[in-house]
Amino acid sequence: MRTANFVGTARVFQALSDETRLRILDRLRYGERCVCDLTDSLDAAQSRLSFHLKTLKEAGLVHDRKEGRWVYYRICPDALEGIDEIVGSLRSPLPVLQTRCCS
Amino acid sequence: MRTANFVGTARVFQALSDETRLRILDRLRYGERCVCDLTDSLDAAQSRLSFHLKTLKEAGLVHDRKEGRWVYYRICPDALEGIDEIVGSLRSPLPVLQTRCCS
DNA sequence: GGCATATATCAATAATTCTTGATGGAGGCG
DNA sequence: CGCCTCCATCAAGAATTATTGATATATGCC
Repeated sequence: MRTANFVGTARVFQALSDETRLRILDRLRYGERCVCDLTDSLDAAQSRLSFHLKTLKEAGLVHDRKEGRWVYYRICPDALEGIDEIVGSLRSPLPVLQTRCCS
Repeated sequence: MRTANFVGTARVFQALSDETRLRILDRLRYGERCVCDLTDSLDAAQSRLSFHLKTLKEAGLVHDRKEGRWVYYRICPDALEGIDEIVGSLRSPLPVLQTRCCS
């Protein structure tokens, strides 16, 4: 957790903390998808999908690309790299500073 | 995302989606801490810390250990391993199934 | 026993997030 | 132009989550 930007990090985790959004990302693993595609495969209302896609986009987890009438979304790996680092840092213990409390 | 347990995964991310909880985990990287220690170093009300520690515990991200009057919390790496896998899987693209939508 | 400390829990409120249905813009096609 | 499709946005309500202060439980010390 080098830079300790807890607020920004929390926002990315927040974006990942919803079942629908995890399902969206899972679909996007196979390549970019337009919204109507996701609407079909996730059986969710369009405005609902739009809401979640916006959340993912604002967290930097996806990019979008407009083509004709369609908007294609795809995973943006950069934000994931950041949280990969953080999760890794939480998994690797640091030299113990203190064990007893309330000295 | 081998098992595709989106609900459980979402809950772990949810636990990581709060600034205070990320700060708690950051403190715990240096070893276990009792609640009063965290209360001091994070300058947060005790009931508030208790709430967040409970959230982390229910997500499997920390363990606690009682000793005398104190309760010591420490990071539990197992839950982190799980989400490490998921983040990794989101970073590694799968063979493209389809590019055009609405065929 | 009586008191102080550490922590959890509870109830009430506040704040945030999610869902739903309606509306509107933009692009394509006749 | 008129219509249809894709998508975003908005407003209202529902649901979830966080904060605060009060109270309860447990432990240890005198």
